[in-house]
Amino acid sequence: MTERPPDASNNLIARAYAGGRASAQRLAVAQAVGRAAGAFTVDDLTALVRERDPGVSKATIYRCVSAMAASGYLTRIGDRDGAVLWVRCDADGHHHHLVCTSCGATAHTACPVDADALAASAPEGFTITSHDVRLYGLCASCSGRMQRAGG
Amino acid sequence: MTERPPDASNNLIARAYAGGRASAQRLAVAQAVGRAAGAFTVDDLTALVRERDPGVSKATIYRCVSAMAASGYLTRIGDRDGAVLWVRCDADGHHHHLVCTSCGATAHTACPVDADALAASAPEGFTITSHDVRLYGLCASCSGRMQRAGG
DNA sequence: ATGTATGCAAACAATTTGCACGACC
DNA sequence: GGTCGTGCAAATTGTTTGCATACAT
Repeated sequence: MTERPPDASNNLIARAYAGGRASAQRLAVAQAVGRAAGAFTVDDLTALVRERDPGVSKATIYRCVSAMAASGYLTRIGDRDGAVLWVRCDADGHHHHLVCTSCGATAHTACPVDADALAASAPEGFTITSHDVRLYGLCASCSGRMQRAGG
Repeated sequence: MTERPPDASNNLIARAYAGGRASAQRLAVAQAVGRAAGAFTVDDLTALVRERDPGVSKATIYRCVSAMAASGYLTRIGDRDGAVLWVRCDADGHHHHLVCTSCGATAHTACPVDADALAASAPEGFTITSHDVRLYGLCASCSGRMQRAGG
């Protein structure tokens, strides 16, 4: 599984940008997303891109992220210090994200919202159309590290 | 020329700013918060303050909001167009907020998160320390208005 | 008297955009 | 060749901050 088909790059771009045009920069950004450990800001992503392609401008990365979000390839899962947090999310269906507050790793969870409880406590007449659940905590490895450190 | 606000005003300031110094501006901002219908941005609040006190600077309003948030008088409940959304929240205990996407009105709900479901679907080893639930929908009056309009 | 709050404007940071140029199809 | 993507820099926007002054205590 280490060998990629010759058109792998084009496939990646097609998936990430929903049929946009292929360019070296778009490929670099899409690959950087693949190398991201979990949630990332545009700044984080810029650093990842420039590890291999130092010439890509930040404006381009912003434009790539917008395109990827529009195509559903990226999902906005929160904020960190005023910057938007993104994550590559290919899971289907309604779910939410866990974010490790220590290392930024992310994971999916099923939606833990109890619809009955929600309906019961919502005020009379209020129609709930959507919800946004963000779960924070420590991933297994950070959790272990904290415990060993005496947290 | 020491003009001292009446006791009710001092009480309001004491509650809102956790013992800070009383000033006309702080009073104006705290009163504007009281007049806010639900969630508001600093811009919204500035408009409310200036309805009655046109001279209050935005920097002061930012500083007042920070102080009120630090004292627990205001709670950050989300964002709107890149600006932070605040709400006056005097409810005790763990709860969440509904926001009407049409008029900005807010309401409390009990926490609808099913802890068992959450524990069951969280990945092995991930320790969830906190969560943030934002509920969006239409309040009773906006809901009625939409229905009447045929939407 | 002393320290705190205010106003102003400049600083800041994240993000967007206008424009000329170059690349992709 | 026409269109779309890119780079650069400037513009936007929400928010913070330095500083001198006014004010509360």
